[in-house]
Amino acid sequence: MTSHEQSLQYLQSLGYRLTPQRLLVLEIVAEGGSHMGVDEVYRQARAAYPYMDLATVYRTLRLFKQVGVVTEVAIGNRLHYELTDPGEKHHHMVCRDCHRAFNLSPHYLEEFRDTLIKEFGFAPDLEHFTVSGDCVDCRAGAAPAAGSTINNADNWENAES
Amino acid sequence: MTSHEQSLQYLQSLGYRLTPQRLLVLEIVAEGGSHMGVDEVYRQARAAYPYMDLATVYRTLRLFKQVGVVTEVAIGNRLHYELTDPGEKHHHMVCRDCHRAFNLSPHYLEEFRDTLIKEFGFAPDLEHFTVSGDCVDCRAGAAPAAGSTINNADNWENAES
DNA sequence: TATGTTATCGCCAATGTTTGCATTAACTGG
DNA sequence: CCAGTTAATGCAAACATTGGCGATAACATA
Ligand SMILES: [Mn+2]
Ligand SMILES: [Mn+2]
Ligand SMILES: [Zn+2]
Ligand SMILES: [Zn+2]
Repeated sequence: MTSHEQSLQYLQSLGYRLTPQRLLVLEIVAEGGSHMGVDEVYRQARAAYPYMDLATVYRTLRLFKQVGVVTEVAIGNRLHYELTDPGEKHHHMVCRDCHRAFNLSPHYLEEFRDTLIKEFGFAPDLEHFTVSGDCVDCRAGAAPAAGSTINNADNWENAES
Repeated sequence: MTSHEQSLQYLQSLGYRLTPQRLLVLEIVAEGGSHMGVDEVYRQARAAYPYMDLATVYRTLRLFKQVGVVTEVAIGNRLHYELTDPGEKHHHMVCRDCHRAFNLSPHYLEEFRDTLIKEFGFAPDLEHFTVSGDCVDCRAGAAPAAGSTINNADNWENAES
């Protein structure tokens, strides 16, 4: 059973209906690589199914996020989505200057989560966790070229074409 | 010299002009208690100065945030602002269920910041840091009454009316 | 105080996202 | 299969936030 089919079965098990629109959006996000913008998903969806509505894309992505099938990343002030890979979960660091998104291993947040629960009873939603800040390149003052290779470590990743 | 005057002088020292609109917004946010919604600021501002425009409120608050005079907190999917008290800086935990915001001492984030800088050269913007999650009350299943007293510790605080 | 420069304002339109509502179609049980 | 129930869709309008632009007013300078 593929990862798609698993997700779809999971949705169904929660009582959600399996519509062609949901099928389509899931497929697009899965194939689309990392951090797909909403409009990108919308365009591709409408290409395959011309009646697709933008509101449906938003609602579908929100649902997928809610149940954990996709991960939402706010880049700049736009929403982006990627498939939640259960094996390779990660959080995000978004540069407020160049607006690229980098992946962050969950490891770096474990103690933080434990502390919040122990001290305050507050269970942080780290599935949807994003820190903003300034990336190495932008801190160095050099505006990084659009297609620059910046992977210093294996949990760094380019976003936004 | 009051805290206002200090902030205003600081703005001026950065080359920004001291307009009555900025005066007004600063005053409103300062008096308004914690986590003021944009529309709330707008209404009060327009009451005092009928020509006040919503765009000006947004621009002013954005500027104030940029220079550190106010702190932005995203609650639900709306922006809220509070005065940045240099003595009592804090971050925020927002409950995704009851949508209340709680304060979090910077102490709990120090190691996290250090790690990100050391490991990735990524300087997180923790001035504007907010974690979402589920608060004690909502986790207990009990929908907390609107005016309930929930301060278990001295860095917990009610938000939103 | 008078004058020039230019940041900021008010107004309006655009954008990104959410919501209400009537219609459609996915599921359920027979 | 068939019909009934109700969640999900498409469409349109609302909402929250941002941006362009010409007019105004804050500040510097004399
Ligand atoms: Mn990612
Ligand atoms: Mn606060
Ligand atoms: Zn950057
Ligand atoms: Zn709560």
